[in-house]
Amino acid sequence: MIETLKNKQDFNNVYKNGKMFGNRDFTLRYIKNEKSTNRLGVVVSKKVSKKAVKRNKLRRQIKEYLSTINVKLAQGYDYLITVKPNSLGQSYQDLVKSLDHLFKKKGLFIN
RNA sequence: UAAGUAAACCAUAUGAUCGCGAAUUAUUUAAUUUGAGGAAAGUCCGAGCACUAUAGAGCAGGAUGCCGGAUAACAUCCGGUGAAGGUGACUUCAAGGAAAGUGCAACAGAAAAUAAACCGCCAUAUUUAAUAUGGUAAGGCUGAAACGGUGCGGUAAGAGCGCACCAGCAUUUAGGUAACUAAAUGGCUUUGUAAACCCCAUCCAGUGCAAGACCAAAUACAAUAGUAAAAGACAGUUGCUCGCUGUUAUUGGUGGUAGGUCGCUUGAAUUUAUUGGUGACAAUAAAUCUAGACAGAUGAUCAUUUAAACAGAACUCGGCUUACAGGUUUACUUCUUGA
RNA sequence: GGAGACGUACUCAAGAGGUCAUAAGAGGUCGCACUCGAAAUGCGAUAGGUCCGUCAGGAUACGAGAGUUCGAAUCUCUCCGUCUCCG
Repeated sequence: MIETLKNKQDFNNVYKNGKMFGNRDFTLRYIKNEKSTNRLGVVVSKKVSKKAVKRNKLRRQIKEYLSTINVKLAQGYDYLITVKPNSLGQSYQDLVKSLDHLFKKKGLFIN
């Protein structure tokens, strides 16, 4: 069960004050919150694709990934993942690799 | 067999493991059930539903447009009529009015809508190859379009001037609910454009669930009642005019933003059968409940020979339009090709 | 989800049925002057998309495709794209 970002204020908070890091496929923003658990958000803009089906599929795949990985992540953060057009048409395995790369690079996994 | 025409339908399957939305049950994390489309899309029409003082008067404005029917309604559908296309099955059509009026018709051409007369043709006169006057519109280039067409008669030359056939117009009769069709008679002929203004007939208040209703702390805000001030400027109300309403200060109580609940899915519903109708569709009976989120649920992995098109609900229906891999069924046509 | 607006040279744009848009105009581009050099400024000039070509010209082009009309950038319809507003 993932807790998601709900309000416009939460999103704006991450956008303005959060740390930002990206690769070719995604941009990751994150910031500490006052809670013990993580909150997650996914943004897929219309610039990625005009088709709602394709955007929905990307969002679902990322959510699937996050729900499996959430246990290993450092707790007490708001995460926001923005999708870039490059990630369109890639397989699920490629997306997983790319996302793993992001989180590893910033040392957000608990060892 | 081949080529084609029309109509209807299916269209990300099945199983296993993990995960998500909703409902129900037990009860606080378990079980069971259920969970995107034919276009959910575009938002192009028509409605339901909700709110707004749709008060009212006038002028604008918009939509539809052969006829009859269906429907809650429609720019939709069905059956006819007419025109165009195709050998044919069949397909396509914003298809009222141009003798109510106005506008426009570039260039070319003698002339572009009141008809007119450049080159011609003919007659007469003067005088020797031209001019003047009159008649005429058969022939001529142009153009998208030239004031009926073809033939014969006729004539100085010609002309619906006369006749025959054809086209168009009007009237009458017959058939049809009607659009219209057929026949007869008549005078002798009226260009095109209304997806130009317009005329005629019928219809139309606006805003869209981010509508709106209820609960409700603080601050902001709104509007209401009383009191005081102000009297012609501003704002609102339907695009405009008239008309109508409000404005500033202070006091009282009220509403109300963030948030929550509802609106939200039982409906012009779906399926089956019967009856009526050429048909769209209607009536009757029985059975069924079939997504309801709010940063917004359908995904991942493996197997099945391969898993693939266009594409994802957000108040709900009826249509239209556009996108679409592959496949199934039914009815029908044939100039031509082969058997 | 709902409501609108706009698509014309490289850019911003006029044109709103009629002699191919000589594609009006402006920016831009090029040259000269000024300057140590540049910018700004002043003066002057060119070409205007794509394809074919016998180098005379022809065809096609106003987001795309149909229709009305003798004739559409302009009128009508259907798509495509871009932008704005509504909590």
